[in-house]
Amino acid sequence: MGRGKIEIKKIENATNRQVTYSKRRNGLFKKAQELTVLCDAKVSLIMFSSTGKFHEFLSPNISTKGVFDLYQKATGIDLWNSHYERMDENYRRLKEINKKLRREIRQRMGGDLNELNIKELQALEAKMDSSLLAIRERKVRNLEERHANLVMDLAKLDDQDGIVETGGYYESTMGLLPTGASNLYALRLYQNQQPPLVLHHGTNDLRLA
Amino acid sequence: MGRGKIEIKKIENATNRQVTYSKRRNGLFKKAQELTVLCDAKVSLIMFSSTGKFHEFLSPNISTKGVFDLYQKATGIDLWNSHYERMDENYRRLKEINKKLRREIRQRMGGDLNELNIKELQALEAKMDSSLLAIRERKVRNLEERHANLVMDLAKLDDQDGIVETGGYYESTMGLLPTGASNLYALRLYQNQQPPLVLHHGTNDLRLA
DNA sequence: AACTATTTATAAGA
DNA sequence: TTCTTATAAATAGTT
Repeated sequence: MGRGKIEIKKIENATNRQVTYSKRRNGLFKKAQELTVLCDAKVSLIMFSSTGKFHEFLSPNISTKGVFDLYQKATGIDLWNSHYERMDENYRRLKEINKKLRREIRQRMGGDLNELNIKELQALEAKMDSSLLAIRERKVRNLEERHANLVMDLAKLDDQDGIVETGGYYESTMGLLPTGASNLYALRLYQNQQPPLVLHHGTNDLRLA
Repeated sequence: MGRGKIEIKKIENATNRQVTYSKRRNGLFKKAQELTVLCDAKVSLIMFSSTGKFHEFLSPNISTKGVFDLYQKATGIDLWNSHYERMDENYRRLKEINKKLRREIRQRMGGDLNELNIKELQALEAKMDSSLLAIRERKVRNLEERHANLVMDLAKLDDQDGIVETGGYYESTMGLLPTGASNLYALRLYQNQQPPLVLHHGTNDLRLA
């Protein structure tokens, strides 16, 4: 329909292509509009030119979201669900893991023990024992390090000017160790696999032993 | 373009409307197809007749999902993201909680202790102590119940026929308690807030005390 | 962006 | 539905 018949294949001349796109796009929109009115149809027409320009026609009796709801209902193909459901499944899986983690913690806190049989109880107890041991060891090592640093700092101060202002420093450091002594005492009771740890204090009495 | 000119308004005769819909729909599809080829454009054409019948044309160089991604980019209108992002946020939050739970368990197992300062270490130790206590109590209560049941069952058998076949039953029950004695011994050492638990055995020696 | 010769789409009828 | 065909509408090439 024009001065000459054309072959339906890509128009190589970019300018011609652009012109034709513009003309035919309008034609298509007009046809879509007429169809909407004449036949009371719902039409969604979305186009992108080769240069990426966007145009759309949408029947006035529907929304784009509505078209998609209908589309999904009609095709059974769900554009989003695959992604969506994968996400949802991950979510559920994560929730399940979460639940188990919480349960484990509760049990490690001494709750929910009704769910365990005697064997599991014993296994849990053993785990707790060794864990507690590790924590106590770690705490003592921490104390030792703090103490060693303190002694070193004091020695440095001593060397520097012969005047030692240990009061505030000492108190503030020890403030972090309110129950140091009782913990060390407890250590002796529980420690059964390793030689007892002993704090070496040098000449400074830090009241830990 | 036909035997006579028509006015663009809804065709009231349902049959005519249906026929026109069919003809013009094909025309539209053909035009869309030609535009796609001639101008290298991306076209999505989705239609629903007044009776709800669905038809679509889609350029071969794109998917419906692809059209919508472009659509959303072009319009800025986002059809699903609010729902989507809410889900994603929940997901991230759950993951974060999960991470913290794992960390707590690791610490309760004696790992990752470098992350804790001395105060936190002490708090953890205290928690572990009381938890372990609860677990041990629970285990003992479990043992007691099993024992009580056993005694009751034996007594019943005794009453019934005067013949007691304790051998296999006893062994199989005790098979679940391989370290019962040592656990009770351990209990005595740790138990410091509650009166010691004592097993009452009646007349049957089960070698637990 | 207009023009217009020509092709194409389609309304009405079968 | 599909085919036919007279006629309306779209548009290719030109200005």
